[in-house]
Amino acid sequence: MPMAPSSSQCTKKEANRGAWTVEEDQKLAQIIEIHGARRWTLVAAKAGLNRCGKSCRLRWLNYLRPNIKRGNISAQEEDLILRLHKLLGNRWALIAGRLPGRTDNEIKNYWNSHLSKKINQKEKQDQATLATQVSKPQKSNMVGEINVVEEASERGTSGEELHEYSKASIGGEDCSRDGPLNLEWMSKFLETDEDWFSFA
DNA sequence: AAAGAGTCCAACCGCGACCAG
DNA sequence: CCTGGTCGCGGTTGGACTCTT
Repeated sequence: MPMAPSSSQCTKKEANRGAWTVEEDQKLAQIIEIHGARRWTLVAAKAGLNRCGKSCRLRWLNYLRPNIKRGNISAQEEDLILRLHKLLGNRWALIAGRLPGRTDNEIKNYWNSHLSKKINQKEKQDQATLATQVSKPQKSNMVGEINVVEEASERGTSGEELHEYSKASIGGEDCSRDGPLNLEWMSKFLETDEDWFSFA
């Protein structure tokens, strides 16, 4: 059922779309310096870019924002993404919040182009291994972690609830509200499963 | 050299959540 | 409460680039 578009949804036919120019970037950065990175419709209007607020927000968050790291995702970061995705699913914003300087869009793209393939390979590999070790039960922290996810999933638990649920099972603090660098929570989480994803 | 296939990533779209009036 | 405006998120697309044949 199509929703009636609101004024913020880039419906102006004459609005600029497509790649941003250097000039547009500079204008946007200037306006954000003055007005701050909020009230995006206001920012869009003040910048005089003929872009909708949404587009400005995306450009700022994914490209112009200070301290953004671009490209070269390290092995540690990749490992972290894999673990967090295992725990949180496609909650890219939440995952990005744990990787300083990385954006949800970049992580999502990286996942779709690199990691999803690795996961598929790993699953195939596991199935082949399983076929040769059918009767050997394995006990690992990973199993518990997956149980948390699966159990929550069976209960119809939402992503946020799952996050809370898994947090409780790890015994940590609420990692979603205390900033991106809660290394204590992170290390607790990572300790739960040191060798899972060692293929990565 | 050229054409087709594959990959990557910036940007767009749709929708739910939130909030002020 | 209800409504309209706005924000933020995840999914998807399109085009530029690279690789393969």
